[in-house]
Amino acid sequence: MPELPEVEVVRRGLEAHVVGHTIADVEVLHPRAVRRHLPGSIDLAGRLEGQSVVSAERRGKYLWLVLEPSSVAIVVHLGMSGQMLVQDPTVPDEKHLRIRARLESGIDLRFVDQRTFGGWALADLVTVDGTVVPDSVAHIARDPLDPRFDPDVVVKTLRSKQTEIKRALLDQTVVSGVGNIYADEALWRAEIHGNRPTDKLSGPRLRRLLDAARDVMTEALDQGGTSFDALYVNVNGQSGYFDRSLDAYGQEDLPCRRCGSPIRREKFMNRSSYSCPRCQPRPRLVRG
DNA sequence: TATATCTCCTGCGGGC
DNA sequence: TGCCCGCAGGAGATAT
Repeated sequence: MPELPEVEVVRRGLEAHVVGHTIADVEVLHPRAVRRHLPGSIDLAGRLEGQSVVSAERRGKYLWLVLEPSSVAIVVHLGMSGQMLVQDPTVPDEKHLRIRARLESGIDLRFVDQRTFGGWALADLVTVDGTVVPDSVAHIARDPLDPRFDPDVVVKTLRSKQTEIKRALLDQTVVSGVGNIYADEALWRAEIHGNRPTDKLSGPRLRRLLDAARDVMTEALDQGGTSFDALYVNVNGQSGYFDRSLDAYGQEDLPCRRCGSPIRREKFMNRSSYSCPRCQPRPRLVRG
């Protein structure tokens, strides 16, 4: 499940293998993969052909390729199961191949996506808060690995909200790049239960939580990301190793590495949350 | 306006 | 063996 570290691994791969190349031909094999490109697949393919990729950028879980001479970007979201693969054209099509971009150098850039939650769309570039981003990404907050990420601003935003901390962590307009896995890991490190109201947490505790999110994602990036199955791979089809370092997510009934209590699993926002019952006690009163 | 819930999608595993 | 159902979850749409 691609979150920030996994998307950054893919971005680096695209920077190494795709930047500097020109797109010769584009084939959209599943319309849902371009549903966010409202003019449709024919428009997208036509506007990509002949364009050169000049950079690969990322904010949170969104990544984009900047194109010249049109000065637009292909915005890519991997969703739950999206993969950007650099392949030799002789490699047989993947079962869930959704988009193929053939480069003039003779290699394929393939978008493979089993669950079709991800997709490609073209977007104009705009300047927001001193940074150039696609207009479709303008509402996304800076992520903890962004050099211009300001934790004090995020703490202030969190303390002004009337919601639970895990819900706020997953809100990409507050802080981006955090998904279910790294939210649970950051909350475990900061010893905070995900149901705690954001406005009842002190500034230093929230700061500690953001530091934990940054640290866990940095460590995951160093190990090539987290993989539970073949759904997340880098551009060469290889998996990461951080799943072996997870302290909370997916660790149900295993002893907490800090206190030994069995990690519990709870339903939250229609998904699973993992936490230590002793290190991360539930709040006495939960809204709702 | 802010927050909460629903929906999309596919493959796997468990239960019957 | 085969069918059915629940689960996984990011983010936009819809509801409250």
